[in-house]
Amino acid sequence: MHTRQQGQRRPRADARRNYQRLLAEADAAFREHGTGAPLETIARRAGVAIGTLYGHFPNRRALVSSLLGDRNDALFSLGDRLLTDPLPAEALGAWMRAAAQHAATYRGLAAMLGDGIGDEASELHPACLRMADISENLTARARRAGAIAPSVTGTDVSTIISAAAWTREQASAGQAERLLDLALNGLRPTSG
Amino acid sequence: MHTRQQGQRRPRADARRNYQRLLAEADAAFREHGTGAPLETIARRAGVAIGTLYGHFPNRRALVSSLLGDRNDALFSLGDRLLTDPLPAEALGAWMRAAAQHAATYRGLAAMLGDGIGDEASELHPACLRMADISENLTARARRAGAIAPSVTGTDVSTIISAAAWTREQASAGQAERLLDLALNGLRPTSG
DNA sequence: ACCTGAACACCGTTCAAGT
DNA sequence: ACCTGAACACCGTTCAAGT
Repeated sequence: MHTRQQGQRRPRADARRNYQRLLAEADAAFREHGTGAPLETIARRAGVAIGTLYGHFPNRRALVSSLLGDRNDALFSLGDRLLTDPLPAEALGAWMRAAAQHAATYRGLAAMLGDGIGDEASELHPACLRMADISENLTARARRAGAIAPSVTGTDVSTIISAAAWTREQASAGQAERLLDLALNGLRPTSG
Repeated sequence: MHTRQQGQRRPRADARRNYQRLLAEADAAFREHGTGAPLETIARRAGVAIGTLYGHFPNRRALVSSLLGDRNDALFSLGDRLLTDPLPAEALGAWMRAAAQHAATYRGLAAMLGDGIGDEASELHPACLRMADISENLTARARRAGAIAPSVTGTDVSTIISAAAWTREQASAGQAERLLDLALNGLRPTSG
């Protein structure tokens, strides 16, 4: 849960309400039209002027990032739990499925997260790093256990996750599953 | 090569020149800024008014489609040749690499081609169908030869091509190669 | 037959003025 | 401290008027 940090005063009641309404409308709009949905519409549906939206969220990425907050926490704690899973190969597979589904929450999100890895100024950057870190750790463990080929890197796993997320947005969840299954199969040792 | 069909008269000299200039500037702009590059800029650089661009190409897809013309022909003829290649597995791999590279000619093209498959009204639809058809045939041949698992479909192969193309645009050619290698490895028989 | 470019629609973003 | 909404910038697309 995202609680307020010390030293920050409680915002005015109307500001808090507007913030929550904006998040709710943004979630609905992004779900329906992708992360490129018009911000003007979101503001209007939330009952505020466009300037109020910009007052709370300096840009589209900040809005997406706030929306992903709790969802990120859940994903990361799943990742941490999987790191102690007794079956490294299965843990890696479960992580890749969960991360791909997460990165496909909204149409357009996979591309935004892909950009966020290389852009330190992006509001999405920290979450991208965290995902990459978990991928790296789970990959290293599976590699040590001999469950995947020695040549497989954490970057390879991150690439597969992003590609599967994009496939999910672009084509279907079924095709994303197929891509994941085939790639997971391809990660295994023996002439990998 | 795209020659004029019978019954169509030769266009006016200035129209032909404008058409060629627009294609050249569009290619440069799409290479640099992706398929979303401003059409106004393309028209200005070609030395014509925006209306002239729309006179030649009713929309962005038509422009992209014309740009891909010769490139498509080369890809399809490669596909036809590979269908008689003595090594079905290698032929499939070569096709997937070539198709993925083609679909990543411009940033944003992978998504446009992905949309083009399901949209009969798209100017890109015929080329998408042709690519899917070649994928299907090469997959069937590799399957008959026992080079890939019996469960692998032409759609799976198309999905991998699209995902690799997007990875190439989004991340790097190297990561796209990795995705292709891993997926190709995953296509092979034995618990596939 | 083809070209021009003003006109309109739409969206992102800022900021002076209000409360 | 926060909100409003006019203002500006930018781009896609159309079409009446020109040659």
